[in-house]
Amino acid sequence: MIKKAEASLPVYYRLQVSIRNEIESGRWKPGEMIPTERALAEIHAVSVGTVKKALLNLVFEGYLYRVQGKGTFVAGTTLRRESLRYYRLLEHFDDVEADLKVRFLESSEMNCFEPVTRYLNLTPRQKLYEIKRVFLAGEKPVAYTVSYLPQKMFKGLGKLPKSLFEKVTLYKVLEQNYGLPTIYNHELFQIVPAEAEVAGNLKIPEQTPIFFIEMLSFTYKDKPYEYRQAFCHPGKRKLFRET
Amino acid sequence: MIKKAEASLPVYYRLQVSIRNEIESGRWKPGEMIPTERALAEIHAVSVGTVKKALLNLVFEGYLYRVQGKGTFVAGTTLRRESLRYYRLLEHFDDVEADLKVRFLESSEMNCFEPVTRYLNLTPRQKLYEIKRVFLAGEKPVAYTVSYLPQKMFKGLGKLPKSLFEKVTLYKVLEQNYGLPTIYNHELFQIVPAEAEVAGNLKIPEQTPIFFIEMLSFTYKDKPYEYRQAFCHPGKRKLFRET
DNA sequence: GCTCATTTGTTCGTATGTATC
DNA sequence: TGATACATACGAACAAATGAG
Repeated sequence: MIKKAEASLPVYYRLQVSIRNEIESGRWKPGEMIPTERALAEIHAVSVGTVKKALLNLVFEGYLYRVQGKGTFVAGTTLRRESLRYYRLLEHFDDVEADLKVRFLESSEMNCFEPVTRYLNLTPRQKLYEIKRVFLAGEKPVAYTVSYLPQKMFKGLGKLPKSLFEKVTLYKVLEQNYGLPTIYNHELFQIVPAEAEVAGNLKIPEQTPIFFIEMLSFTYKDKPYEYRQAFCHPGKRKLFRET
Repeated sequence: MIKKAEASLPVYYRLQVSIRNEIESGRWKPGEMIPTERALAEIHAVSVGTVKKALLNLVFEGYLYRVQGKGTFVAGTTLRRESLRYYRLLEHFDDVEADLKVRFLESSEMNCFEPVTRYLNLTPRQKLYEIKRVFLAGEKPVAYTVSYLPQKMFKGLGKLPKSLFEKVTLYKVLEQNYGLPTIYNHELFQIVPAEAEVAGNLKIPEQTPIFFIEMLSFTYKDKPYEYRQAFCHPGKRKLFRET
């Protein structure tokens, strides 16, 4: 028996939720094609127009993209740039963007610790991958980042070639190897003095005040999957954001 | 004669652009109702479905909102919170939001200066309003802001009651008194030592490293209308952002 | 380069449901 | 209650892009 509240929801909306759940459950990976409008209409016994409305809403929501003549596909990471790349480096509002290179430093396995355990919803016994990277503008290091990912979700991450991490963004690596797109993230900004490890990697004097940005990235179902600490010293340039 | 490129665009899209232009030209103010679907369909000699598609796209773009049984209305400012309020203050990701009070310090008229002239697309002879405010978390000042607005666009702004600026956000004041919604803004982050004026208003020692955030706000047609300098010292708390 | 089957995009029309005042 | 306005749902026809042969 169907509850009244459910029964009264529009058909297109129930279809939309149903397809969204299938995507979130991993039935299709990012980039894969889902059934055609006509097929979905027949399967669910509704009109093509109703299917189209459900699919277009999922496009708006960022779950799908459609290509005329080809089909409807599962979308990947919705963030337009990667985290620290998303913060463009400018001198003025009308300056041109500086582009960044990534240097992979090291990856290792370690035990969970607070506050990562809490942020990533882990048990204290689970293991973490730790990934350290430096971002360079020209030759100058502008950011040093340390990422923590649950080992359970990303088995074999430590065995991927280091060069991969310098060619594409971390988000792309995770999406293509584990089918997990990044939907949104949270950030906390602070100003802190550079400690020895950070100052060394950024090639600045110790105790220099720098940006300390904690970042928490989420995938489907609001599941957090990465906690990152970024230490940023943009030099003459400034961090740019668009709202 | 209609150009080929124009003629080949979909009907709903041309209608969408046409209505958007009318909104941007100020034909209807935020909150006002626009003609009904049926009326628009007759005026433009298209089907109701086509009108609906154009209107729903404008809803998605943030120009309109619709209420079943009432009508379609021009939307106001699209930013969910005001600038520095948009940066919530938290201690941890799972902390609760601190709420801010605004204290209006002073407003005055002044001549244009660089880089404001350039950022706001003004001529050097135009005048500016300068508005200084302090944001308080509890009793502690956490941000000191100085806004610059072109006098030409906001005639009589200096004569509005000061209390108004402490009750509603600056964006609301501008929207309700001048019909100008805020569509998006740009920000540049820096770390600077607090100078005397800033340190005094934030009640911190001079030379303390603080956030210096330059902000440029835009309304319709990508027209910049406010340049703001925000000096922020969140204390124990951190600046929070959601992407 | 062309044709054809497939798939999405556009546009029309109609009927009915639901919220507002 | 009735008039108005938006929302849902169906169906049909044609346009436009894609890819395979």
